[in-house]
Amino acid sequence: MSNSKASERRKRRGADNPTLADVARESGVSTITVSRVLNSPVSVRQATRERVEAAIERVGYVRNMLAGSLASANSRFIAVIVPSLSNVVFIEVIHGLQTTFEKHGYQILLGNTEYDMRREHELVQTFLGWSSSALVITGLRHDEACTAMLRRWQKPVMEIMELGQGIDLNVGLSHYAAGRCMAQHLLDRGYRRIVYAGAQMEGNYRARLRYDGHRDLLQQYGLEAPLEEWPDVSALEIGAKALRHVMVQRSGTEAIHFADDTLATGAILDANRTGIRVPDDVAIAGFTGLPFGQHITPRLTTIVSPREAIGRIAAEQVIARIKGQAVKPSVYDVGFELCVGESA
Amino acid sequence: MSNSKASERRKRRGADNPTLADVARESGVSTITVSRVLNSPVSVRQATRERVEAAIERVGYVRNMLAGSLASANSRFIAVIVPSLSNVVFIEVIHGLQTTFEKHGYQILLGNTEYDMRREHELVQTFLGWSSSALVITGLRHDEACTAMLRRWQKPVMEIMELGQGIDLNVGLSHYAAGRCMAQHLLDRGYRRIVYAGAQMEGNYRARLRYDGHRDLLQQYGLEAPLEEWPDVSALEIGAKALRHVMVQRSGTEAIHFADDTLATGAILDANRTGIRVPDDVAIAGFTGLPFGQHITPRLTTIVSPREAIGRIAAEQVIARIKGQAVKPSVYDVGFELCVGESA
DNA sequence: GATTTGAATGTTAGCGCTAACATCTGGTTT
DNA sequence: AAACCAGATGTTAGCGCTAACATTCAAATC
Repeated sequence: MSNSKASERRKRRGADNPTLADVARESGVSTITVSRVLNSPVSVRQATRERVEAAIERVGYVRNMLAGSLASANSRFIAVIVPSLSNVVFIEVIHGLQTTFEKHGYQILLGNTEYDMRREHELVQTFLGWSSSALVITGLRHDEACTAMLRRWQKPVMEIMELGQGIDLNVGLSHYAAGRCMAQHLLDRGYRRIVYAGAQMEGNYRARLRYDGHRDLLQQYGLEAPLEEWPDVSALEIGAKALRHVMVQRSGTEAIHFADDTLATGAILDANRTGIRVPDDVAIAGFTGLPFGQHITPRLTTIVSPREAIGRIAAEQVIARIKGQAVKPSVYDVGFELCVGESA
Repeated sequence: MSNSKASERRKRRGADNPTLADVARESGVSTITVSRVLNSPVSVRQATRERVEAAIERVGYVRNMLAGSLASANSRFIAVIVPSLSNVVFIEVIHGLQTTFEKHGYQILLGNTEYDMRREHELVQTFLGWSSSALVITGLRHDEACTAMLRRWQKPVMEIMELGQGIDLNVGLSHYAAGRCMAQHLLDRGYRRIVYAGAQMEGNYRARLRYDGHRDLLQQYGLEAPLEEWPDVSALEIGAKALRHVMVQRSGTEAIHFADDTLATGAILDANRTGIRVPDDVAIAGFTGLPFGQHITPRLTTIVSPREAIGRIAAEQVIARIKGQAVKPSVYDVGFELCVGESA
């Protein structure tokens, strides 16, 4: 009596939605049977299943994912951590991840570090707190405590974009090789006075790796490899600004190797406006292979990275790991492709 | 005895992570005090708080968000449902939402309908199942059952992009007015033979609303308003294809009013390649106001919609509602701006 | 010194679900 | 007919946390 009174007093469920128990009562089975209809329908006799499904419909049951995940210690969340949402590259990767994970019934938890490692560590903590089924994170370099935490974690960790042995799984490409490849192309074309120009290079060490590849090759040829950096987020204006800066401050420059296609495209479009001839006055090269570069005149010479494929392959590998198909750490090179336009 | 044996047998917690109880024991307080340190630190004496914080650090406690959310029937998740991730517009809106919600400690659950209403309904169900604190959804038109479900739901629902009284809160702009505005501009410039061209118009009824505005105005002038549709996802190639199609099949066309900037930009870039003069041979107009349009030659005449602001304002309104500051349904018009370039 | 008060902390009972084990069918085997 | 078995369903005990109510305790008031 006093018991029931107490429990009545304590009733505080917000919307008082129907629960599994309501469906169970309605269909004359136990709660676990309803749970089975939801989670592994084949293990329930068809007649029972249909009765339960009808009851679900009738009472307007919406399953409480939090309770289920708590009880099973598994949320079907995939934590995805990227450094930026302003960069189309990550959008495409996310698209690849999302499409693939969704097919398998996983929901993405998206985190944006804004190229800040402390923020990255916080996000990792939070996402582990959601009992995520796996974590996909950009790059191979993280806060030390963060790396340690992920190593201790028992679930799949996928590091993407950059190539190399990391915490667990890896899908990416060698940015060093990509930078070197483009530098080689520029040298093959006969350019010798080449400037590398990038935006936000401190945080974006993949762009720095490309520069390293570029610089090392030029040094092998006995050439200097000047670097021009802008602190801003990469944008068309910055590319335009960089072009003007180089034309004035470094006259005699034969080619500009941009850290990404947005900058390179901004430079070409600005050149078109101001009468600078590309590649005759200055050659321009990019990196990423965004569609835009192939629609402007002259077409942009760039290196195409398979962004959506990185997302798709990463997701597939994570799913295989979750299913226990592959249990060893691995490194997957998606490669890149030199795409020669008329700009360099 | 047999009790403890039974509970031992049943131990099955995956990683066996430290829990609140471990922290409580370690710091000599009760679990609820630890919970308070995490959720409302000010309600705990400083000395106690520091002791607890040290214990958290020491045992490497990571809070279990699922358990907390289940117990409080509130997840600090914001469900966000968009029709596409390939369209930069939604990326920018998401960015605005994400930045603002994150500041207030909310995590976005992102869902992509691919312009499919059944999919939208499924996503809504799932997201309600996560005890989301609010839901942000694109557009004012949904599956009937879905609308009903959201009306019953006790938490804030924000419908964005389109303008009008919907389920609860609304932030957007009048696409009808925008289409009409651009049509007026084209008429003012003296163009009379105007084609409207869009991609994926069946699912994207906001583009259709813009066409409606365009058509209605032209009809007032006694003009026809031919419509060209492509079933593909909007892309630069489709804009190029549309331009060529119109130049051949509808020669004499003076202006093309594109449903979005991507198509319009694709058309301008193709015109540059093939020697079609814009606007002399044909004028071109867009919608959205993507940065790209302002860097090409001729600059694109378009209508700028404040995408990131929509996300920011929507998030602010939802937060105000959650905090109980504003409890009435509302409609917020973010407006748009005609941006005249040289293309039309 | 007794009483009041309010801030700090504790106790209890779930949140709604699922893992693990238990039981019950009805048919098959020996 | 007893023993066996597999498939379907049920019982129980939490998952780790927080809301609601209960208690404690030191300072303030009478």
